[in-house]
Amino acid sequence: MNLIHPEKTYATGLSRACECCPAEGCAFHDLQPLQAHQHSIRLDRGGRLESAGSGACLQFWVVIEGTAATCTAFEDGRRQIVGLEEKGDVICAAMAGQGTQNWLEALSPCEICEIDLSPEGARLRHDAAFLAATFMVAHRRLTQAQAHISTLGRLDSRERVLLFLAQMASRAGKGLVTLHMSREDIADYLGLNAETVSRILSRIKKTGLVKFLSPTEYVVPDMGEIARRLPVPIQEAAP
Amino acid sequence: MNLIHPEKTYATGLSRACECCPAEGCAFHDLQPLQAHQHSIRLDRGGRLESAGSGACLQFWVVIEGTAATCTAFEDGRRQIVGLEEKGDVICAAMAGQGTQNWLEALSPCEICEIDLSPEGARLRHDAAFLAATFMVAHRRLTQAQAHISTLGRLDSRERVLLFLAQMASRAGKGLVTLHMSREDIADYLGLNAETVSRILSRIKKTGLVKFLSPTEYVVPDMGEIARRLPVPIQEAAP
DNA sequence: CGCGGGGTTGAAAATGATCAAACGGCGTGG
DNA sequence: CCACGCCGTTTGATCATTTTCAACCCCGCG
Repeated sequence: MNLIHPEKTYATGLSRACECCPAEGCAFHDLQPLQAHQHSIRLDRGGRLESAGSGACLQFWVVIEGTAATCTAFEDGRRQIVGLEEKGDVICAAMAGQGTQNWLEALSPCEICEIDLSPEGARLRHDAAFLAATFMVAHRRLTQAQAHISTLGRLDSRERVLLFLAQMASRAGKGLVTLHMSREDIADYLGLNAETVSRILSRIKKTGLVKFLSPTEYVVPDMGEIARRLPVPIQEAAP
Repeated sequence: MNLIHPEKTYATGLSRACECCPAEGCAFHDLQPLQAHQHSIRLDRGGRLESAGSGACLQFWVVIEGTAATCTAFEDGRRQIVGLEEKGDVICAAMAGQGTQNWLEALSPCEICEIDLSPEGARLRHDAAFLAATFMVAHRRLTQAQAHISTLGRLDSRERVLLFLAQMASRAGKGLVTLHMSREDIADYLGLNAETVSRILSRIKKTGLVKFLSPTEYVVPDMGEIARRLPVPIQEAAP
């Protein structure tokens, strides 16, 4: 597991103003003129964003490029990745908060669009379109979080890794999937440890369900074959 | 684990109209005249509500009395309790859906207030107060779900059970806590099995951290002592 | 009184974590 | 250009935890 050490220094973002987030999936894309409140942030692997969050949930991060993760850590350093974030995903910056540490972390070099709408707060509280959009963001994340709870609670390690590979493949869209994250990241996402993940990947490799071209690239010859070995649908991305 | 058998019959709710949900915590309490769309449902232990959910999230259940659970099940019958619901909790009926089975289940005899706002859908889509209220419901659940993910992913069985006992105590408010659920329900909530839960409860009993008066009643002499043994805050119910 | 549904406990088996060693790619510096 | 060292990965051996299977207890109820 990736133990978090408070004394370790984390890369800080380098900012520049951006016109408008080019991500297709962005929930705010069609919304009001938000440009004034946006700016782009670049993060190297390991770089973090923490929310100054007031709790009102008026600050957002949109992943433009790269793979990031919403993380939590316990006092003793255990890390859990709560959600994986890729191009187009919107993160409400005022997350779980409250004691447990919480942040967005780049698993690969990332470009993030930060939108801070606090100044517009008073107006937006009465803006139905904005509220509907943020509701959909939260609702979608909730759906995913609940599925993840089932995964962590009731699937064994083989099933978790298989589901993970299938979901990443289905999300990638194309045949060749590239994982922009380490074994440890996968482990922290699946509630396992890095060695276990590696071991199970080897086992899966042998079955031929997944063909690895390199440690981070693979192809799924037959998605149905994987689906048949899982007790859950490989549900993904119904916006 | 509680295996779900499709052929088993489940208690169906008995309905009667109700004036207005008396739950204090109800997010819709101060809202518009919803009475027309409410009705009360009684469920015996094991009784279920399934959503006809369109996905628009206009149907809600509010727990008036008793302990219920939002559940999912896999094809092979494994059950996971995604959230525990008690007096005042609001469940958006159009939940995870999508393949995996999903329902609200009474763990003890329950009274549930069902609110179906589909007929008002067109109006409510532009009602800022309503949207803000539903957003808060979803946001709050999301926060809890993320904490639960960390619990399932990174706490061992002793920690999970201890956290569970502490949270139930903190939620109960008073000194004597009564669990309105079986060991198996606890197990399905914590991603363990019933025997493990029982074993660990026995171990905790011996430490004196928790005093059991009966299998379902206990007292926490010193909450701080439990908190000190957990790597996470016993966060609870900050509306 | 017997039955059945929790609950508890024990022994054995399976699963996953931990510790340790070795490998491979890659960037840096000699 | 090569050697070195670092980091992430893989694999093995061992250990700890959790599950499984089974027996038994307690209690309420027909």
